[in-house]
Order: sequence, then C-alpha cells, then structure tokens
Amino acid sequence: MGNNKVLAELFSKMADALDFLGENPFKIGAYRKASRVLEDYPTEVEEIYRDGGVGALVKIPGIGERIAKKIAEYIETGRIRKYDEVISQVPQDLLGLMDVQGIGPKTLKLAYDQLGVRSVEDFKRVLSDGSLAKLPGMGQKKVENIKKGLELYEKMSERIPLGLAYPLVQEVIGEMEKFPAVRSISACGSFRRMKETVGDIDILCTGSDGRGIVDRFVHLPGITGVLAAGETKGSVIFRDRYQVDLRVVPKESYGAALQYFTGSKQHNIHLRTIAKGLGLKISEYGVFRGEDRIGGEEEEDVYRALGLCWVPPELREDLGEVEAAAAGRLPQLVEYGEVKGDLHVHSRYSDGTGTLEQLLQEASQRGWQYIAVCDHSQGARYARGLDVKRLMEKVERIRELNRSSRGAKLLAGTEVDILPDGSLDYPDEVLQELDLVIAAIHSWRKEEDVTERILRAMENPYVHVIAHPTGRLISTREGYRVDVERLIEQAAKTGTALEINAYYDRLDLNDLYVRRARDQGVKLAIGTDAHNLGQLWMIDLGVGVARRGWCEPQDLLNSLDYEELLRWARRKAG
DNA sequence: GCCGTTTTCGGCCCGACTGTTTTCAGTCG
Repeated sequence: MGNNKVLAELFSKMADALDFLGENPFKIGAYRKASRVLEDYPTEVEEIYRDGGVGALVKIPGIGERIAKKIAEYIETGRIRKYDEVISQVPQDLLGLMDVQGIGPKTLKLAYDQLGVRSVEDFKRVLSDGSLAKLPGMGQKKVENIKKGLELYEKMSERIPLGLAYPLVQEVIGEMEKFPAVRSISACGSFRRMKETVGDIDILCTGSDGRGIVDRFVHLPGITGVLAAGETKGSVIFRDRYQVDLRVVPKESYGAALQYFTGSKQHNIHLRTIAKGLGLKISEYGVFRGEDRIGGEEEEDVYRALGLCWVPPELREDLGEVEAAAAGRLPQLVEYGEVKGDLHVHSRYSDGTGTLEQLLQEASQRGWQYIAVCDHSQGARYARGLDVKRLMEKVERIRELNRSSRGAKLLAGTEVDILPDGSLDYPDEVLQELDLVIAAIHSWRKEEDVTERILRAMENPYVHVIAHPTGRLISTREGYRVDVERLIEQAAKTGTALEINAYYDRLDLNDLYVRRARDQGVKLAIGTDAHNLGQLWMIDLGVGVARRGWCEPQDLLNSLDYEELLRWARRKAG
C-alpha cells in the first residue's frame, strides 16, 4: 500500500475520532475531504513532497498548510503526533461502528459517556439489555434500527464488484420495465458511474402509481428481505447479499433526481457550490431560482442551468470534469458498443472452453471485427499453456478459418509469460509469427518488485500489450509490487500498449492509471480475459473503465479496424 | 482545517427521514 492510501486512512480515522470528540464539523469535513482526495490521488505525495516540499503539497486541492505539514511529518518520521494525540482519546474498537447504518458519533458518545461503553462487545450489550434505549433522545425503535443495521453491516461489510451487480441490475430493470405503470427507469449511484465496486444499488424511476410500483419491486423473485416499502421508496435485499433501493419520483423531477442520486457526492457538492454563486438552488426535485423552478425533467437541465455541458456519469468524481465542462473541454468518450473487438480471450487450446469456431461466430454476432485469441504460453503449466508446436497448429487453424470467414476475423495471439529475468516464454522467431502478443506476469516471489521485469519485456519489439499490469484482484489480492508510473513512461517510449483487463475481478489497469497513461499518449487495449463465451459481455466493464479514465476512441487499440490493428502491431518491430 | 471575481475572515451543499420530541437532533445520501 502506498503512502497516499495510508495517509488517507489516517486522516479518515482522525475525522471519525474528532467527530466522536465533538469537534467543529467543518474541521472534520476538511479531514474527510483530505482523506478522499489522497485515497484517489494519482501521484504519490512522497514524490511531490521530495520534489517541492510543503509548498507543493498545498497545491493539491483539499490539502492546506496544516494538513500538508502533517503529511510531511509522516514522510519524515513515520508518524503524526496530532494523530496519536487524538486517537488516544477514543477507543479504537468503537470507531468502526460509525460505518453501521443508524450509528453516528453522537450515539457512540452518548453510550461512552453515560454507560461506559468502551468496545463493540459493550455496545452490543447495552443494545440488548435495554440500557441504551432508556437514555434521553433514544428509544426502542432507534435501538431496533441499530440492531438491524448491525446485522446488515456484519453480512455486507464488503463492497460488491461492479461485474457481480451488473447482471443483477439488468435483470431487475428488465423485470420492472414489464410493469406498465413504470415509465422511465435507470440505475444511478456508483453503479451508473461504473465504479469498480458498488455499495448498494440505486434504481430510479417515474410512474403513475408509486405504491404499486414499490409493491411490485419488493415482490420481485430473488428478494430475501424487505427493509422498507413506502409510496416513493422501496429497499430490499437480493439473494442475501445485495441491497437494492428503488425510488419513484414525479416525471418533472426525473432528471434532477437522476443527477442527484448518481453522484458522486463530491461532484454534486461542486455543482451546488457553483449554483449558489449563481443564485440558484439545485435539489433532487429540480433547479430553482427563488421559488421558480427552471428545470429538472431532463438531467441536462441541471448542467445547462450552471452553464455546463452534460457530464457523462463515469466522469462525475470531481476530478476536473466540472472545470472541463465549464470550459467546453470534456473528452468525447468512447461509447459502449463502439469497440471493434476483444483483444484478450482464451480458447480451448489452453484453459478456455470455447473453440476457435465458436469465438469467430460470437465475434460476428456481436458485430465485432475481431477477437484476439491469446492463450497461455508453455511455462504456464497450470493453465495448459501451449508449446511451440501446438501454438503453430493453432496459428495455422486461425489462418484457415479467417480465409473462409466473410465477417469477423480471429487474431492469432498469445498471452506470453514474462519470465523472472524479463525475457519471454517464447523465442522472438515464434512471437513474430503472431498477430498480437500480450505479455504478462503470472508468477512472482513474495515481496518481489516486478517493475524491471515488465520494463524489459516492453523493450521486445514483438510485445504489443502488457496484460493486467498490476496483477490485482479486486476481491482477494492487492497485486504484485510494481511502479506503474514507470510502466506508463516505458509504454510511451517503446510504443507498447497497456491493457484494460475487463474481467470483473481485475479491471486492471484501473480508471486512474488509465487516465495517467492516456494523458501521456499511451494506447490502451481492452480485453475481457474471457475463458468462456459467457464472459465476453464484460467488454462493457472495460469500456466503463476506459470512460472513467477519460478515454476517447483514438486512445484505444480496440477502435482500430482489423487491417489497421495488424499494421499497428507490425510497426513496433519496424 | 480549507479557501478566496463576494472574503485573509467567515463562510463551508442541502433536503429528507426517523424518532423523539412539542420545536428538534441525529443520521443519511
């Protein structure tokens, strides 16, 4: 974990502690903001500090003089005295409870002061023995809600990978659309922004019969719990795992509500700040000048009122998109369905299940021009990697199929292992026979920094793409140690593309690195890493990451036509 | 604690909901 993430966590904990201690809410907010900014900041603060000192740190939005000094203190000494001081006044165990729905700093403080609660165990005890309910401002219902929140929290403490929520949302929306009372309907929240993981799932709709719509919603198949069901809002648990909220709003507010519930929170705060300066008010019900409502049926209304062009949801993270919209400089993002093929798919030759014929047919059905069949190389025994003889058989077979195919083509490719010394698992004479070579790290020693291995692989004239550059798995592992900044630099220098691996648990490179790469002129290659035909839909997850990374069509290899792609691949070797 | 074509001081997004109250505090998104 880099220093940015560590500091983000320190400041976040500090905010919670200050909240508990009843500090000035705006000071707490400042720490929370600093935490959020650092969490996603693409450059290591350590680097910024080494290059430009505290003066450079304060240029980061949300970081001022005081926090910059704390960051410097951390880099120099490995600790922050103020942090130690604040945190020592609060039982650590208790702070975690602030993530539970229904528990906030005031409730914790109350239990701490009045009942001597010092741990989660203590808290659960006063919850069940009735002593918390007796305190002023508390009551039986509040306690019941907290109990429910705690139960839910323990079951769903992990965020859900986007790729798991995706089919579910399509299913729910599909079912709801069959109901005649439902007019417009859309997912919103982090799901609509295509964030790599989502907390709960928010769906918004308009319709004539709120109660009827909610009733229909809470009775959909697969629901294992109903948390709330009113006229305008329903909240359910799907398959014991996914919380899905539905809101029904009037037609004239649909755009404003869609904007509001899509977020991100930071993006919305930014918009409201601008609105205020213009004497306008934005809420989920519309855009208002005094009492006059000047828009809200369409999402565009909100942006137009502020003098902005409509901002695609994937960009709404307050990472420069508002300024870009104001200047009319938003990128023309690549569209879903615009990509011309998948650049990383496995076949039955190695560890996939699809045949070459099936892949070709699938490509045609999807309207793609190509699929790159990139099976594992000989060293990857666990994945039935291909020896040279088998590889050449496969190449031959692909050439045959392509000759008889009118529509889509297959690219003869490989996902070749990068060996411990940075050389590749096939000799150059073999690689040069292939249309597309993607190289990947599949084995590394614990604690090994693989940066040099990958840098060296990129020097090879036959390597076109580096697959899943960080090796992370969203749900289970952090990935290998690698300096992505240096990979991006080397990719720019050698004309090597970096992959956006679209497999739902990888999404690697991630959105922020994609943006960095794109800014430096590095091409990105979206590949699903599909091992069966049922995984090719994940190309949309990859496009989502590309869009969150501000990619325009020309940033993606997948935008090239078949012939152009072959030419691009040959150009590196000269 | 941050920030500045309203400001170096005095603001900081804002409305809904819930449960506990009798005018509001706490929490959420």
